[in-house]
Amino acid sequence: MTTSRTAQGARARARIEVTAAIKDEARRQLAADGAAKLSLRAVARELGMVSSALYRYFPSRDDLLTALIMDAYDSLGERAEEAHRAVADAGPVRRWTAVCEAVREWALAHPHEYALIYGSPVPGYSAPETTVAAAARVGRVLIDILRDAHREPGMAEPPLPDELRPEAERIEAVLATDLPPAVTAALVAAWAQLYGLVGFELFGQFDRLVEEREVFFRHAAEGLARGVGLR
Amino acid sequence: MTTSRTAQGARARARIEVTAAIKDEARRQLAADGAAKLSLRAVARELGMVSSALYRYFPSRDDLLTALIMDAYDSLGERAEEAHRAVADAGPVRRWTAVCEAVREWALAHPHEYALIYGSPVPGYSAPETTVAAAARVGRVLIDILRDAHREPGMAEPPLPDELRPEAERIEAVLATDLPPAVTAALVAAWAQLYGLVGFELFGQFDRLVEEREVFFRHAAEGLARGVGLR
DNA sequence: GTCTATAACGAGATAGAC
DNA sequence: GTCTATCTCGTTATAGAC
Repeated sequence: MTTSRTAQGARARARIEVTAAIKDEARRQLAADGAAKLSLRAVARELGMVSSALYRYFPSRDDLLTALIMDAYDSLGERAEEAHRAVADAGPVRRWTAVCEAVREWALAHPHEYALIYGSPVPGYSAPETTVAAAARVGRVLIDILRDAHREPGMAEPPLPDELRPEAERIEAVLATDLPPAVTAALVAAWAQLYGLVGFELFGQFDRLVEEREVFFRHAAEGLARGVGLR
Repeated sequence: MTTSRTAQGARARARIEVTAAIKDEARRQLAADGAAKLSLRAVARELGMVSSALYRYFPSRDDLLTALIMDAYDSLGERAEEAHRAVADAGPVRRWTAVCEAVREWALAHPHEYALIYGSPVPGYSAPETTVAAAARVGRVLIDILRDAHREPGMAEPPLPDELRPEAERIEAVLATDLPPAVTAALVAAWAQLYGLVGFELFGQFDRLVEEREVFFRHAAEGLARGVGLR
């Protein structure tokens, strides 16, 4: 207690630094070979450590993957919140598209991390519950926009057939959006559709087909905004 | 030439059989370990062949991957066409959703093949031009539906801002849809969004969130139909 | 207590000699 | 086509430095 304020601080700092170095190197390898081939040994080798030393920082390869996933969700969420803050005074459609565009831009800037969180699952890896909360961060921003818009007049309510109502109410309860179930259900669908647009561009499905991708995407995002009732 | 009519036939038949066996085993390994770890050696081992023998059928790992991708596109396309034929006399919205549902069902039945063609790219593999045509097969079905609907009155034209018009015209020219550029552009966006919905369900993003997935999906597909102008 | 290094395990891939 | 020697991997046990 008496001696160790700084010593503890130094140790903690070193630990944080090494942890960050491991994740950085792991991200580099992710980009080069994909998540399936991420190897603790290769990371250790590149860092001049021995592989067993890594286990002080990450108890297993899967834990390292989990950390990378959490970081990716966080980084994306932060970018979305930032983009939203920058247009906080604009109308709801503009705020919506700004967040969608931020998601797209983050994905284009971090394609391998995007693939890690929204691409095909990594064989043999199963994400723990803890990633779910991190994943919701972008969603919260979109919910906020809809909630604000819903307080004002002029927002349309998306259609909700009877057969979907119970499910929509359940989803609303899970997300606690404080929005009409029809809007919440439409939001979840729009959310998935947004990632379809981003994924198609990122994974090459638009090659030789869509060239003006930014304007194409913005227009599609506006369509999604209409789909959730924004005007 | 003189002796070999039947012998050639037998040889050709054997070749087809072995090729099919190789692809089947490769698909099994795809499901188990993912495309990144697909190994010609492992396939050969499982078939009781020696790895060098495989090269008589597929000159490289990438060629085997390409064959699997082509098969997957074909299988999906066939399923979509089949589903469309079954409701050929129905209204355009019903035909549209039937094809969308067929895509979803195929994806749920063949998750690893879906991941292969619409998931994250396989590191180190780049698809040859030849896969593009196969990929378009589902798209052609959707285009047919829109073209039929467009011949009748009552189809709405999606909005098309001026800044998107040149791109929409270009896309129309590439796909040769014989549809208004606004419809073609909306179709491409809807297409990407459809795969967002399917991918989210398949890759676990709907876990603990959406439970009645079939009805949820059908409703979203109807929304996509509205987006391209179908009524 | 915290870390790193050595060594080893069982499993699998790989290269080359034969 | 086969065999073997040599790699890789994730992971653990152990010992010793700070």
